[in-house]
Amino acid sequence: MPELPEVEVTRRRLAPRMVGRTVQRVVTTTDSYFFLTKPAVLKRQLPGRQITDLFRLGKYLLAELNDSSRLMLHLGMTGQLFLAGSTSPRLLSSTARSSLSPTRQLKFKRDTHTHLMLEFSDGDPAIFFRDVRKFGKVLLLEPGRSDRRLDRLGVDALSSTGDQLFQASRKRSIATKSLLLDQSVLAGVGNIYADEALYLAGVRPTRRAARLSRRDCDALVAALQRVMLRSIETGGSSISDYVAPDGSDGGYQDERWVYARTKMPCQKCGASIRRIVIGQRSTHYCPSCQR
DNA sequence: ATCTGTCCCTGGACGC
DNA sequence: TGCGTCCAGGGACAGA
Repeated sequence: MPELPEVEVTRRRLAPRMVGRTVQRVVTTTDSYFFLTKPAVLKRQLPGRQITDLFRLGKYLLAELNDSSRLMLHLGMTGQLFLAGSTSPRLLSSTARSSLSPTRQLKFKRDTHTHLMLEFSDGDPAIFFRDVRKFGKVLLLEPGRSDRRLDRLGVDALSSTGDQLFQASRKRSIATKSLLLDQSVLAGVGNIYADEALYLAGVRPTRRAARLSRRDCDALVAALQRVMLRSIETGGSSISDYVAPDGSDGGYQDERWVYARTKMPCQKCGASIRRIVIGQRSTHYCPSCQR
């Protein structure tokens, strides 16, 4: 699922294809939970505006426009942002996939899950936003307007410090795993990298946050940054739906230590990786390396 | 203020 | 083969 590294890879690869372009036409599906700004408003308001920057806040992508409005995009669980012309089996429904001969890769064609398409005036490849489960979000922020989702974000996980995590953990009775997933504490951390960081820091995900030492917090933040930077380097994690903007898979899923490795041996000690549920989220850890 | 549980959505896995 | 059931999970929200 798209977390900070996947969103950052998307941003880096999309920016050169978006910044400086002027939106010409907007195509959407019908109004739904996905559209925080109604499709009709996007279609009316966006054409003619030029994208001047593409930046990231936590897991949110923000396209800055030349009238100081901003288009906020969130990939949710299954969101995919990619360029016209991309090919990937992950971009196709299972029926479309099975009708393909193995040697043939069809270029992506807009389907019922493709909720937003931006076309540009200079004929450059259009941008597609596809999201099967519709947990993603699109919101147009007019100049000077903000949104609670953004206002609530804590410090970006890549620039956070152990001391910030330590301060935020005081008097908190929740599990450390839940604290790491709290976007108002560290923005950008999701289920995969929380589990990976807890493993590398040797911290049991169930440990009450208030029982973390300053040293634990330093180790957790260092581990988070290590796995996230490495994931960005390898193009993110393609475990279920994530693809980069050109349709290519990431590589970090092949390097992960514990996430979705239930019952497989720990790569450090050989113990069997355990899966439990914390706050309705599946959580993976090594019972022997993490205390 | 903090915490927990519920809900949104759809496709894939699994059992019969 | 085909159907029903369960599960995945980011984040907003309600209620304790």
